[in-house]
Amino acid sequence: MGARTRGSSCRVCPVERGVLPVGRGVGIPDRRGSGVIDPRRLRQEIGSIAERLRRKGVELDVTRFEALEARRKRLQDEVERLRNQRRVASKRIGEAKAAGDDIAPLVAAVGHLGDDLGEAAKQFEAVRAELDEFVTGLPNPPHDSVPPGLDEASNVELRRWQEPSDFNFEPRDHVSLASTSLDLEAAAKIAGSRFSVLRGALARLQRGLTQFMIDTHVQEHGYEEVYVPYLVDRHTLLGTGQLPKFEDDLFAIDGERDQFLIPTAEVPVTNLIRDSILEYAELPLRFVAHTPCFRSEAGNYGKDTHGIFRQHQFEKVELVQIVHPDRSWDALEELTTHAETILRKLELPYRAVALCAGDLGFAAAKTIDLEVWLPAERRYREISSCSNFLDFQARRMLARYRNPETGRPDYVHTLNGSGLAVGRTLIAVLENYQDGNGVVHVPDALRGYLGGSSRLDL
RNA sequence: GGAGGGGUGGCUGAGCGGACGAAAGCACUGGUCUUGAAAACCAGCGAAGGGCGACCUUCCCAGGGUUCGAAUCCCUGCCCCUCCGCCA
Repeated sequence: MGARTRGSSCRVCPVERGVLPVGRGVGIPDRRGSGVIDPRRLRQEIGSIAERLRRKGVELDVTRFEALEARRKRLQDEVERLRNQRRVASKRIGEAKAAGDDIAPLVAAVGHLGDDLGEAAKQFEAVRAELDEFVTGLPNPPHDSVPPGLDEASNVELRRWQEPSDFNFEPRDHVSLASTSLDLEAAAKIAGSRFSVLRGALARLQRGLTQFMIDTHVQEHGYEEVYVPYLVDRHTLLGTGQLPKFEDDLFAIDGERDQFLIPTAEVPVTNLIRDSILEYAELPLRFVAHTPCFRSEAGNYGKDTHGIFRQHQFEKVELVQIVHPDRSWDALEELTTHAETILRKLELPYRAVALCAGDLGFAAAKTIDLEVWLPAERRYREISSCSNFLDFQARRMLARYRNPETGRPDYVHTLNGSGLAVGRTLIAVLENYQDGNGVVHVPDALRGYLGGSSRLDL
């Protein structure tokens, strides 16, 4: 069994099968509900949705959509009419048979219906598949509060906590500080570039950081710790939005199994509620999970090649919330605060940034990044990304709760955020806690996790 | 890996070619009764899509087939359970 990046050839699979590989109980449960954006709203407010998607740098082909919709409507009407005819006719045959009458003429009269229906149904399926592909490929439009702009230069700083470390010496970077505890040559030998081997105190620091984060979120923020699979199937990735568009960013399992290494715990954890109707009283659900994350980083060759900032495999503690739709904006603030708490306890200078529309991920309606100060780079770098997806993922996953007012199921809202990216926190601790003599001290909050020691023996 | 048994509505679970979107129970909602609650009794109560609507269509794991007609019969796949084997 090996992992490889799967090429674009696999993208045709859904098309070859005629429809996306979905069905009730597996992934996107029903093709007609597989939208991203509420299909009814898409039809009625196509203009304003196109406008909002344009802020994300995406051009919605309104003409094509409307043409497809018109065909869909006509064919669906046709198919349903024929089916109804068949149902009525078949029922009559049954009654005649029960009454002991001759059914032969009735059966003969219905003969052509099957062919007509088959042909119409085939055309309808084709249009529906095309519409489905069109719609699942559309990203979530940005929320009105998202700043305009097409790239990270337009992101807006919301707040800073503590001023950047003011060293009276030339700060060293994490690779230099880690010394022989970080063995990139060994990693390259056994796995290739963009992997790392941590030894001794450094490995323990990473483990300590992880435990510290999970404990804080469980004990102080009320999250439930969960352990989840690191391999997931295609439906799961469709649910959170990594597929069908971003297959190249994932590591796929080579062989008979159609599985992928998770790019983030968001994927398996959010999908825990796929295909379910939660009770109102169960909300909100708050999960924290620590997993390794695997990213092929296609398209990022040559970026951040020094050290362990950008790796094919890294550790992350992830926060996921499933909330009532009225609560998701408050929840985004809370979740972001939960992630910030880790940085504050570790006394790492950081800032919070609202991503502009063009910098948002595919599924996010709004994202707040936390960026930690890295002294050697003399700049803030992303260490957490907290997003509200509204009902975008919930629609794909068919994740609902029972609305007590109407008694009917409504979509939940989903959110997630890193709390935090452990590998990058490791870098931040090394660089911010160096003392000029090449010694790295241990943040107070972490000492209990490192046998009480006050400095790292790197 | 071998041998069996299964996948039906929020849950448990019957049905096994036509009158079945599907019995029954639980849960839930409304009502009667009660000072109140419980119990009892009566009634309601799956989901998705389409239509301005009356209403129509689809869904009994998934995909394909047989049939005028499939939850029900046949094929394939996936998943679950039990026993045996192996194993951290």
